[in-house]
Amino acid sequence: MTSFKSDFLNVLSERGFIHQCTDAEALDTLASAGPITGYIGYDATASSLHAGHLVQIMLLYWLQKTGNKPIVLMGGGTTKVGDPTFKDTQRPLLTDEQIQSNMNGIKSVFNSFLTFGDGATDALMVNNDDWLSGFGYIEFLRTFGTHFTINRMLTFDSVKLRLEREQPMTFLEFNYMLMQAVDFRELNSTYNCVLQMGGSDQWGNIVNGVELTRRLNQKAAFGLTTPLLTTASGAKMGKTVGGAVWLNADALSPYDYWQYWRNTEDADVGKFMRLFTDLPMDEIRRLEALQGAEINEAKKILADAATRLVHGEAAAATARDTAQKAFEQGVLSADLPTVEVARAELEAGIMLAALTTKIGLTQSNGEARRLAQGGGLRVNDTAITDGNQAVTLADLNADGVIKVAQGKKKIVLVKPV
RNA sequence: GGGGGAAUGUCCCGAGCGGCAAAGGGGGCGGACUGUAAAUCCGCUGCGUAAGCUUCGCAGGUUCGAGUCCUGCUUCCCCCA
Repeated sequence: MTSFKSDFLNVLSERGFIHQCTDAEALDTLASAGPITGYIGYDATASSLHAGHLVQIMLLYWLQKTGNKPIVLMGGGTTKVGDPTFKDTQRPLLTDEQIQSNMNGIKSVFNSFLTFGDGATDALMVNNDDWLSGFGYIEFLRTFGTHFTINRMLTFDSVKLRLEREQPMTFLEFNYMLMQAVDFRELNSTYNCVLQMGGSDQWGNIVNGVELTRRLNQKAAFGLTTPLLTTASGAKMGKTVGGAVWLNADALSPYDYWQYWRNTEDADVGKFMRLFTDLPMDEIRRLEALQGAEINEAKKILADAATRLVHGEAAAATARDTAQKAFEQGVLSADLPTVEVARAELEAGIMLAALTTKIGLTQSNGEARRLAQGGGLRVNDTAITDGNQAVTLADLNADGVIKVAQGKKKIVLVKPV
């Protein structure tokens, strides 16, 4: 495993980050000789990144940890076009305002992982809109278009699959590849950036960038991708009850984030600890070897470590404590998600189904009733099978709240105000 | 420009004689079993307390009645030019 000379590639390799690399040996030599600069691009398609982006963020994290300079490329320009890679249909185009606001939401996450600044290995954040939007059409075509052949572009899986499935690909989307390649070349010229990383689906796009950079700048350039991540049972990573596992606290609370990792399948514990935490390898090897129920301890440590990286030490501790009280001691913690409901409404008595819908546990009264019928709704730990039953102030417990649970893991405290 | 085909349950795939709230999957959620795991088994998966209401690309029409037939439109695919 430890066949590399550079710390950077050794860490990536033993932790399982490497799927493909354009020239691992040469990159290794370069990285062992001194700090290198690498980047990853993020398009602003949502207001927060999610767990699916985490592997790539960790890549930047380790790049910096091992003494190199990471660049976070915000895709302000490329988002205007939309990445067609491995998508069946074109995404709706976002307005400039949406893109800007999404970028603002995304930026903050990186502060938890990287140290930004002007030093040699300090992280940098740039926006490709700064150079991409400035090009004139003909200028762009003459400068870069001449280096790409349609023949070649059509052979990339990302494009080929779309065509094979007889789905349309617009000329706009077709150009995404070029823009991403231009990014790499631009960063190489400006910051001497020699490495682009990304998920395995980005391989084609990355290779284009590597080639364009070599050709136009006559400099070494490398690409490296991470494996496509699925859970041991084959599900795609990053989905949970409420939707995606967002990294921003306002999109998904640290408690829910902690829970996501706590619920990891046994078979994934080791893999996830390698990829999503900075726990030392010795520790990981010890933890993943735990058998049976003991592996739950490992899952807690995984959840702690993963949450700490994103939300900080304090939030991780609180989440852990809250979960421990709720699941292991059966005690309520005031830190559980709490929703305030007008006291008058409870005084009058509110239908359980209406209540769960109001506090966001269910989407409609009908859904709530069906859930209740199946035994999936609990008020103060008692299953209520009739969704029409009224919830009133009489249901307040000693702490002055009503504990409403959907299933075993989604718990909300209702507080009268 | 000509010809042929496609669009189905606000997650996806996908059946659908003129009587359909619409087969079957997948996914998701809930229950049982467990260890807040996996596997397995069971249930639910348009809205409404209900009467009922609203769904099959869009707009009209035929019919007691249309996802299903007719007309126009939109979008997409394929073939010919």
